[in-house]
Amino acid sequence: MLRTTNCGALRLSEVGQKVTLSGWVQKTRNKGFMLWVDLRDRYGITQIIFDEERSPRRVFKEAQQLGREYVIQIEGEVIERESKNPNMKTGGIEILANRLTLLNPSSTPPFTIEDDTDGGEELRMQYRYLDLRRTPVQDSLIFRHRVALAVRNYLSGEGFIEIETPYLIKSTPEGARDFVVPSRMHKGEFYALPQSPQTFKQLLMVGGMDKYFQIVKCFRDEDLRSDRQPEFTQIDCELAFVEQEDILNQFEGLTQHLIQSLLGEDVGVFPRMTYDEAIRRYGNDKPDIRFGMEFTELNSMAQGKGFGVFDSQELVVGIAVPEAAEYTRKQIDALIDWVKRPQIGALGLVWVKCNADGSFKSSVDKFFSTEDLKAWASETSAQAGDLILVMAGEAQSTRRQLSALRMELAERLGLRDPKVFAPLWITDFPLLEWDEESQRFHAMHHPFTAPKPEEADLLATDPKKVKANAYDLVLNGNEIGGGSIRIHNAELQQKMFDLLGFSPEEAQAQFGFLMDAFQYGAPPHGGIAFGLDRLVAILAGKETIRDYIAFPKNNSGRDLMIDAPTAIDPLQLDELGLNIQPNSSE
RNA sequence: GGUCUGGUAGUUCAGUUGGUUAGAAUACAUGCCUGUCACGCAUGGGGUCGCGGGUUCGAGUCCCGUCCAGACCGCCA
Repeated sequence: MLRTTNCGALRLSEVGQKVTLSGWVQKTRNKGFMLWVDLRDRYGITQIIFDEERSPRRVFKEAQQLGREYVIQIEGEVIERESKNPNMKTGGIEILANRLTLLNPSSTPPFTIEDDTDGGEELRMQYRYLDLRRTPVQDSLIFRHRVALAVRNYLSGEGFIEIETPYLIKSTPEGARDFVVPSRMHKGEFYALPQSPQTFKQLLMVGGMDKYFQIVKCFRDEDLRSDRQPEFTQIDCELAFVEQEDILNQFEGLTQHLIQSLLGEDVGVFPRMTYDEAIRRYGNDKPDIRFGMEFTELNSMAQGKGFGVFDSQELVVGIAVPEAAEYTRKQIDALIDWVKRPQIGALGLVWVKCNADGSFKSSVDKFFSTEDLKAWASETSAQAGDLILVMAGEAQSTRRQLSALRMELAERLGLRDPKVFAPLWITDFPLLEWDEESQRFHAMHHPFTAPKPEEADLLATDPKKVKANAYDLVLNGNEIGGGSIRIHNAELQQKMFDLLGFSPEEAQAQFGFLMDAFQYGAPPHGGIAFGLDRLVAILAGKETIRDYIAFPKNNSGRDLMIDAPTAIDPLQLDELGLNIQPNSSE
């Protein structure tokens, strides 16, 4: 045994015990006559003391040679500290060492391995195995483990069975781009890694498994963000013989349980909002409802007053920013510049200060009377001291722009409190969305989503209007889960593929297995999938998922530690029947 | 595919209007230090200023290109 206890366990009650500890040297403090070592493992830090008088001469000498991150084993006695450190759990004691074994020396690490490291992001990713030694990173991964465990326990308790589905499957053109895997045995043919186990979990329902879940890796070859990785983990779930209501209730229960058991918070019953309402009130299908600043449409009161910028526009919409009437001209100009940045792309921003004394001052005083502005204030529920911001333009992009501004302002005003949890169901998503570029319909969720039964007739006449039995779970402005009731009828599924522009042959070639399965008594079914990485990050109060993944990829999909992806050997290519064109970009 | 920001010591950063030998903190090394815990003190080593080109008497600083990193837009059924 290399240790009898760990570096976080010992307290004053253990004084007098002989112990053996192993761990990493976090830091040494050499005072000449005595030398302290902070010895670290996953459980904590324990101070080791080497003393001119009390330690064996050779041990004391060897201890002088210890450097950061050396792996050592020490034997010694737990003693009470002469000067205690109340900031450490083990701060009352130290180990007087009488044996020191160097298990492995270490080069000087490229950054300090402490809670507050001096290392930058890139360096920490390149040496992720060193970064992982840091307490905050370990705590993040431990928290992830606890979330995953709570999910498994809860779902298992509810009668769900975890079943693995294959990673080597078939590429389909719908949706995200696939990661593709060449096959040596079938030259010129490719597997694809799953973007999600969607069709398999539906086939599990056809197979009578009734309640399925899986904590599973999914893969999408799309550009990354701070909350998006090319490989990520889903809590993937599917149930047979359910309606939308059953699924919302079941997974509201799961989410409440997670927040309750992990954070001790009772978030109560989740509010629900239709997609249309969310777009109208927040300009966004994943609104953060921890704060107000709801959208108010001002067309009727702001148009026809001679202000040309508003008059011809499809939408005039504003928000009341709480207690922002005292913004200086400079601050407001900065906001206007912010919305004009190409990422937002707004043409401008109209502002109205609702001053504390009841007067109004606006950027459009020339066009609107105080009475007009007063009406805007009343419509937007702006109080004295608030600042009304108004945008106008084509409805969809104006909502997107104002929504971005709303989130930015909330961030600046400190309204996005990571300790507050505001879950929200968004329901009644449109089934289809028209894509201008390819001039055809796309499934908003995916092609297996069922239309609302009462609207199924519209599919033939006005497909744009059809709503789906699809829903998202939004937490603090982040989509953490989404799902739908599925189509379980072969004819309806065929009709969906028609609408999406698949020929019957294409549909058969790509999804024939599913439609065949539907011929043999497929039960009504539906499900949901949660992004585990994102869920864990948000529960921990963060929005960057990288910290909750042991070995994440960087902004451009690279693993800086192992340096992947890389070119492969020509022999390997040959064996796979592949031929890489040098510089093949046209 | 696009926009923005950044790249200077092992690390995190400063570097003015283009002007002498490119600095600080930290880390590292050596020595000192009778209770440290962000220990302290002294001394020392450490630089392809991302890379390539240009302007200039002179470039870390200005211009062009390029690579890398981060954030965002497009994309993510």
